[in-house]
Amino acid sequence: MSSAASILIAALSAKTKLPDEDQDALASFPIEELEIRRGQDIIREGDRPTRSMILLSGLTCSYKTLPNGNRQITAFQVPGDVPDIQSLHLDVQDNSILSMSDCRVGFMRHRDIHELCFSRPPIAMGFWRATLVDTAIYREWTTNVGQRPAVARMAHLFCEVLTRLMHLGLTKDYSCALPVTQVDLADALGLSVVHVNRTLMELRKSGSLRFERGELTALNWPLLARQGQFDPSYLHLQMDDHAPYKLV
Amino acid sequence: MSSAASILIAALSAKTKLPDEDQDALASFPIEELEIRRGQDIIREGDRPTRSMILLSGLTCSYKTLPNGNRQITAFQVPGDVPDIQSLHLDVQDNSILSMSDCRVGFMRHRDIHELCFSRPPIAMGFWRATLVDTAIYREWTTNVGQRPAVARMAHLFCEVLTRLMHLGLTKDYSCALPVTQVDLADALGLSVVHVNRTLMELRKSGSLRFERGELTALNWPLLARQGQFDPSYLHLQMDDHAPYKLV
DNA sequence: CGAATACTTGATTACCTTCAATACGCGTGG
DNA sequence: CCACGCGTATTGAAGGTAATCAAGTATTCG
Repeated sequence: MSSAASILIAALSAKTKLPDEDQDALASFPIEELEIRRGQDIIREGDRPTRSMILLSGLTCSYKTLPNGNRQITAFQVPGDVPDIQSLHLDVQDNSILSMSDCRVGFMRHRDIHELCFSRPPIAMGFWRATLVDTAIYREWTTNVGQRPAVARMAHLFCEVLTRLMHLGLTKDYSCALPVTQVDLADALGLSVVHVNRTLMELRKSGSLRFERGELTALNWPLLARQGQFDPSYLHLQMDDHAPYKLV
Repeated sequence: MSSAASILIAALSAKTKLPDEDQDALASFPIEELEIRRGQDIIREGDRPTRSMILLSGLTCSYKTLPNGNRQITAFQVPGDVPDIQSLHLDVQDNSILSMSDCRVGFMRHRDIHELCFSRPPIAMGFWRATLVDTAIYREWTTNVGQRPAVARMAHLFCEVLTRLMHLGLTKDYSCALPVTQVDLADALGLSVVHVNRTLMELRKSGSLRFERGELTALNWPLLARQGQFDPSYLHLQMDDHAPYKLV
């Protein structure tokens, strides 16, 4: 089985293990794999895609651009995420997807996904569930940007990314790759670059984290979580790991 | 057919008309209807619901509460919306639903929805599509709160609500019921009440709207849309109304 | 090694918050 | 009927967080 297929299966099995026959169907599901370099718009606002992508490795973000040129990053994607699954149902793309690092992505034709979902309800439910988790994350982002002051806001974002990557086995000692610039952080947090810089310094000074050259380390996780008022329940991660899934 | 059923059918038919047999299945779908008074928490963060609700009439909002007591309203719901459909897939509720007016709501058992979705893929796809539209709205909210100054932010919110209600035929001459206090607006926009008050006055003075006693009127829609940088495409409304749907 | 990109720092400004006080509307009960 | 309480709206003043403007330093990379 291709690694793309196993990542897809894992992503759709989050809650309950898929029946074997559905896993088999996914194992032979046509996915076109592609390497994408850092800094590429994989999908653009206004597009009318005929395929959806699944992130296989690396980091991407989705963002919206305002008339005045401002940019809001609305989410980060980690391996297993299907950031533009919406295009399966909604004709024109309302946001763009950008690679923050060199990435491996898989493309799945809408026609194929449609067929699969109609013939295999558990798979449709799996996709649907995944989008509902995304929605929960969006709610938290709105809350984060709307209610928390800069320090807490940034700490919260770091906690989220670290937790999601940890769940995938992509961290080591509370440390993970986070190839984003301070400009990116500013656009994700709704702050200016200058203020992001000062906020970062404050967090560093507090001893809760290290962040340099695209590497994030939580030096004091409890402190960082407190600073960000971080409660991971909105991520709806399954801790009972019936099928412990580590990405290759 | 009950009015609840027809609202549900309309909500799931947004993109493509459902096959007759699926409509029939929905027509006889068990929905328990309930009247709910203004200011009630219909669902609470932390709940583990066994049913999902569909709003039949009135206005509700979903919100999250922070440890310090702050509240962020993350969305408003209009008739036809199913704000806690996520509970079908995610065990514990990560947000609360509050009635902003007297409401009529319908409750659908998860078990029934599950069964329906497994036996009738087009219905599952309809539900799924609806959640993807919600997600698109969340993205826009994050952007709104993260990037736009107070005046634009508020104007944008008003445009969204007015547009959604207009699409349901619940407006008259650019005017609609919007039974929210300035405190509610503050919590939705991530602003203080005082500043909401001043921002409102500014909008009023500009002549773009009237807002009093829970009634919103766009006196100058083009101006209001400009003030809010409002582009309705993220709402993914179908304008081609194959089945023009007005709620009773 | 030079240009571009990313980061850092200082000074000034402004948007928005907080605190405080007043006014208004409405339902309840004396 | 009026007093009272409570939620809502309004206004003034002061303060703070974060934006903007500006300049300089590191880093990366071709």
